[in-house]
Amino acid sequence: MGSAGRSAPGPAGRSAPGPAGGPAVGPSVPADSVPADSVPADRALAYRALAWYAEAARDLPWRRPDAGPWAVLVSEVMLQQTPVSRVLAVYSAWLRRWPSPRALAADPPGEAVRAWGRLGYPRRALRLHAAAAVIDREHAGHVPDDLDALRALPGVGAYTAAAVASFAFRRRQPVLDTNVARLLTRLFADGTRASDGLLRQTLDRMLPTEPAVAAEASVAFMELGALVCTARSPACGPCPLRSQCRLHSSRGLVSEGSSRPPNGASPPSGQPELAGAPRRPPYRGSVREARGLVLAALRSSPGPVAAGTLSLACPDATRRASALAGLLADGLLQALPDGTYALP
DNA sequence: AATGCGTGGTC
DNA sequence: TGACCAAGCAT
Repeated sequence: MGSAGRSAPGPAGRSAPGPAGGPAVGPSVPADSVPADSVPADRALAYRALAWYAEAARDLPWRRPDAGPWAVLVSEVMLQQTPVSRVLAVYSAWLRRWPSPRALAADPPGEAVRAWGRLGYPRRALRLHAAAAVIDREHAGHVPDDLDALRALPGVGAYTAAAVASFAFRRRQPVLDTNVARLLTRLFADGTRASDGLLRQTLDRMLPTEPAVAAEASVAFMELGALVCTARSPACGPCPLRSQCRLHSSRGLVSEGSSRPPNGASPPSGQPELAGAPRRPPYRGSVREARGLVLAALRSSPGPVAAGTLSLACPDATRRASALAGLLADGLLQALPDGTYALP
């Protein structure tokens, strides 16, 4: 257990976490003096989120009772950096075709890439296939419920492992994704963005004791981040945590709906946020785009495609060559002896 | 630890 | 209209 301050997840050092935070900001207490009787205050936030979730939750297929661990794993991998709206159709078709890890492992990986469609980051399809093979071979076809075993699966990182352990097996696990991180950062806003470790520690204090309830609370936090405490324009009005939210109160009682607290931190000093954010390289005209074009051509063909077909799909020879080399290296593409290309 | 990895929607 | 954003992971 760390002695980390329990108030703001942010490093206790920065931005003078002084008690100045004020009493109205809820679970904010000077570091050090913290003890156990303050824990329920954090848990109260979870119960508020739970109550809100009971009313506002979306009905998503992977949350239904009939969604087993495999379905949950599939959904979590598909949802990595990908909006729910785009995942829905692919998810259904995927599970219909491969209702178990064993079924997927029995097909060639290229079929997974094909079924992945335009979800993006097609390496995820490859890794999900590889994960299915590991599950089949090393876990008797059952998705493991152990955090470390999950973490060891290809394509499964800290978030996905915690999500599967929690949502599929009702284990009491802090589940930290971008939604929850944003939510906590605003909730305890002290001008800094805490480390993931500290955020998870904070979450752990917030989760109810009963594992199944904790699991539900984790989904509730994520849903809150996805629907209410959104990145661009958070709707503080309906937020069940509003009265406990440090950022919201620091904004001075923003009305509702359109209330728009900026992001987590206000630059302490002048810092005109100049050369700060590194600009993302343009997608148009990139090798990245070329990879997509080549893969799309492969997907749309039932069998191998000729080099000439790829030239049509991606006319720029330089980028096409880079894309092919990259896809080959990633195992997303196979070069056949006759000069054609195919999915692996 | 900073990068690279798809794709499409939104304001 | 381009920049940001969407349930991250691997290297």
